[in-house]
Amino acid sequence: MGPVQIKQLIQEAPVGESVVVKGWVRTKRESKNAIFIALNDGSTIHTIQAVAEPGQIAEETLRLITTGACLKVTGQLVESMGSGQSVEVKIEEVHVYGTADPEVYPLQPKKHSLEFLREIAHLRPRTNTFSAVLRLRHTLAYAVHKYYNDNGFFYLHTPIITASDAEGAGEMFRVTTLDMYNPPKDEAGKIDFKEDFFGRETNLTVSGQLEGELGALALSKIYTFGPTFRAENSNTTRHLAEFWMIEPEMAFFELEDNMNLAEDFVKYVIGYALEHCADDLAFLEKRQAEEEKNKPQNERSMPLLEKLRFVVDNPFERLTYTEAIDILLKSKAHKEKKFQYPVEWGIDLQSEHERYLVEKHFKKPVILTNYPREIKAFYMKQDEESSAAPGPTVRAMDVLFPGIGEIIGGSQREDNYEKLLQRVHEVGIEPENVWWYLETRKFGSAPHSGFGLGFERLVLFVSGMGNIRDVIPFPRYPKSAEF
RNA sequence: UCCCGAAUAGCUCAGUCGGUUAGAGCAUCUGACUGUUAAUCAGAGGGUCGCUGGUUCGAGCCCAGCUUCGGGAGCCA
Repeated sequence: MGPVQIKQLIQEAPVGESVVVKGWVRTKRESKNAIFIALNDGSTIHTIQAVAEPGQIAEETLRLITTGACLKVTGQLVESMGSGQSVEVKIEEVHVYGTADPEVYPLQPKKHSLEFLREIAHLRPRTNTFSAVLRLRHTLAYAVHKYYNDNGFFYLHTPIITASDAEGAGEMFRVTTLDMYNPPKDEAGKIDFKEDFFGRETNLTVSGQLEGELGALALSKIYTFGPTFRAENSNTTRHLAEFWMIEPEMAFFELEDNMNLAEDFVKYVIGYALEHCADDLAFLEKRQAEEEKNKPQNERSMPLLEKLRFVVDNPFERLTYTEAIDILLKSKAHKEKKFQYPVEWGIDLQSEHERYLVEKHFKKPVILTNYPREIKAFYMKQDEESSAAPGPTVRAMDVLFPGIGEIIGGSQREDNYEKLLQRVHEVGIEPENVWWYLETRKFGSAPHSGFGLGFERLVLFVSGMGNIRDVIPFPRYPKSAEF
């Protein structure tokens, strides 16, 4: 199908055959007896070398072959006389599809900063780093679908436009067709959303979970994998305004089953990437080491592949929120007052606390469970009174990763109608807005669980990149929606 | 949104105490050399010092505001 890709050409290496290669020039080197062109088509991190004899390519064509130009090269695949590659294309004919004037083409054969590349997001997929990240991102996405498909889950498409703000997961982007300069008003002088497209206020989704539960309470095991939007003014290396989230939801799963699934799932997709993205991961490992070579020894991260294998090979540490607070209270950091935020039962754990547990104390991924009810969402299943915890708790679980923080947040869901309704009232949600959600607890309710995994945070972790804006092709964040 | 820092050549950065014509490396161009590997060597071109205002005889440098970027925090996935 279509022209042969460079990845395939290098793998199969059909020496002696006539081949056609299409790709973008990474570098061109001229010497007395030969002209070398390194071509890349994005199918692999590797380039294929095309070689011509001097004079063989017309002078006016040769001038157009510069870094970034797009070429079609026809020739014979031969064993290379040089040492850097095993095969190369002996050029018979070159056609220039598109030129790239080196005076103005921003990508030149030199190191560019990630910040600069972010400003030219339309061209950065042509760099080694970004093409590697994008291939890895694809592979992880594919592994997600494969994992769930192979395990009896159904891919459920939950709505992107939603009228519910039930979860309270954050500020939302409004969706409207009203004239912003002259909106219709009701008798009280307020904007009359009855005139709007859907006849009510609508927003972009902050989570597919509530609809996901509806699916799970019919198909038993579903997952969603789609775009999610948060209008929070978050300016960090871990947040985006538009990101992709994976949300499995399972009937007849209790908290323990939920944890088992989360751990098995994450390990599977990372293992899949290790197996299928070896070249790109090796490159990304080198990139990270290069970037961190000026850092002091103790601040450098573990080599990427070692880190990933460690995660795949070792069980995650599981403990309750109450036990975690205990560890924090007994820690040297707490006793020496190194924590900026004080520790006591009932607080929402801060980044510094999570980091301490994951990076200092356990040195591995951690699953925290049974959080205080007051700091978690209304839909989480309430625990029976427990003597171990000083207050009411819910069957929540957060998976914490080194360097990333919370990569997964989930829970067993409250399946008791009365208890759920009570929580709805307590947190100030209008029951009529979520009547459909509540009805699932009225008709054939079942124990069920689920979680959400931020896809970009996963890609961030597996790629070893430092900023979430560099693991999505066209990032959206405050003050930035170009491209 | 809060705290800290930054903005100087296409890119990465230096620029002393406020003082005459603002520098380097890489990239680009020209030449030399070479089965080369982000080749090497020599030379050349390339600047609205983020924007607006202020202080001063004089501002890349000091002050204020704004913009954008980076790091950390919060919100979270």
